Amino acid sequence: MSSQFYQEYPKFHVAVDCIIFGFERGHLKVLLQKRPFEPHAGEWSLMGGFVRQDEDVDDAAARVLTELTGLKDVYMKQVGAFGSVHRDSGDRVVSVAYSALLDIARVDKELNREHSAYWEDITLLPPLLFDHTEMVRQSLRMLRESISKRPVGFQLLPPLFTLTQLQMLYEAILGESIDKRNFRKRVAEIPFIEKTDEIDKLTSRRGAALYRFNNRAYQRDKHFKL
Amino acid sequence: MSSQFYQEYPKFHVAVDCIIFGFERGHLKVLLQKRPFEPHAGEWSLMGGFVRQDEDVDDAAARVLTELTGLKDVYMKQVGAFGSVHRDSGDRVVSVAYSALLDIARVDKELNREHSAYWEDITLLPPLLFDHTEMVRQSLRMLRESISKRPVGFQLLPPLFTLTQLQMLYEAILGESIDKRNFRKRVAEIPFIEKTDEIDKLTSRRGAALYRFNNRAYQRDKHFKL
DNA sequence: TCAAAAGTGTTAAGTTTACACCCATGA
DNA sequence: TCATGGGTGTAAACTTAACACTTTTGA
Repeated sequence: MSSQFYQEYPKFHVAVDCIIFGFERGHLKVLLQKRPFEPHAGEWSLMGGFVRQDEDVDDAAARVLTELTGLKDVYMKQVGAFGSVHRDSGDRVVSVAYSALLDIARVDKELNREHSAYWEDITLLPPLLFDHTEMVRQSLRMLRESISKRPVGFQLLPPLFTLTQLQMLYEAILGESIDKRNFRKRVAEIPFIEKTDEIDKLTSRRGAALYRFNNRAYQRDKHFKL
Repeated sequence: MSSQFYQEYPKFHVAVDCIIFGFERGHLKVLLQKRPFEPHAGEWSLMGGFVRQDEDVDDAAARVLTELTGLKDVYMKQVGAFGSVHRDSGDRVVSVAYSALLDIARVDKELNREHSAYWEDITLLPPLLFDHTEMVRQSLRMLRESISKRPVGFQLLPPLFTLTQLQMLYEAILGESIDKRNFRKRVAEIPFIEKTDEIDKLTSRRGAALYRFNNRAYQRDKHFKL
């Protein structure tokens, strides 16, 4: 099995943990799980899993995400490796954290229930298992940095969205309020945020124009600043 | 030995690889090694090593750095985990990359020689082993992002430096030239970059004022933009 | 008819960029 | 005395921030 090289060196369990972000009614949320196995069964934790023998670490993260949400091809980004000796009280485990951004409406609620997973507001997180709080903290920091520089926010919205939704998303992620007119002025200058002729009538009597993120147009010209 | 939990899951070699940056005569450089063991002995690679049984992954990176340079307490930052199944042809290895910034004058040249390590200009890198080129690429991207937002550049300079040296450092990292007057105007507004009354007479006839990064002052007010 | 969310421009303040010459010194 | 790198200020262009009222419509 194992190659002739490196035999003298120790081996470790390698796990992945997913920080899964969603956005609902103006709030940024994270999908948390009541841990389904020992040790520490029943505590709040991120959804994780062990990397398999012939599986890329990135693929393991995607697999775990799919197990919990039913979704494939979700936007994921590595947050980093967590490798303190005693970070997991079950055994030595090196874990690689990944953050995922998805449209909360698309997740399979049945699968969530089967895994005892619940959406929690990012501002109201309970204490989490091991170093999972630090993982969330770090991925939120990364999300805040990327949101204004790259058009990742759209991953958290449905395909059609109103400008108010988009603004609330930015406010929830950045944790500060934004001037409506300045925000809309900036959006108007971004060629790949396109106004459609659909109208959303659910959130206001008057109705709000629905917009779309055009990825083709973005690929042509990636210039972006919001 | 191994705990009762997680026994059924596979284990992997875990390694660290160091992207060690230095700055010399206007050039940003990386410390590369002729790989001293099989497989692929003699190829250009980053300095790396396997994580030990009772060692934090972060500590393993610091140890490897110390082995190669003789330096402790060097600025290091995790770049990320690299976990493709076949990334290392010797065996399955998950590697965590770390970048280090240090004052090239302080490294132990004898240790470098013992490890067949050489400083290479970042713009003139040879092809590297496995995914090491990607590791360098990624850490350079991170360095470019952080250099203008946080005062990390000083880690690459001696304790006293001239403004021309500082500017050349920024130019080497960002890969673009900067207007001298605008650069100095900005530096002048940063309270923790302090002019000393020392003069450097080595690089010019006239002599240039030497400056110092005051970490105390930085801790008091971390506001920074260069 | 009124409550609730959508939509819309202008001005002042601040930031960034472009640009060229004199200074001090050692060889 | 001259070649070399050190040091200095201003004005125009651009970007950001602050700010309040009108529109539409369903209940």
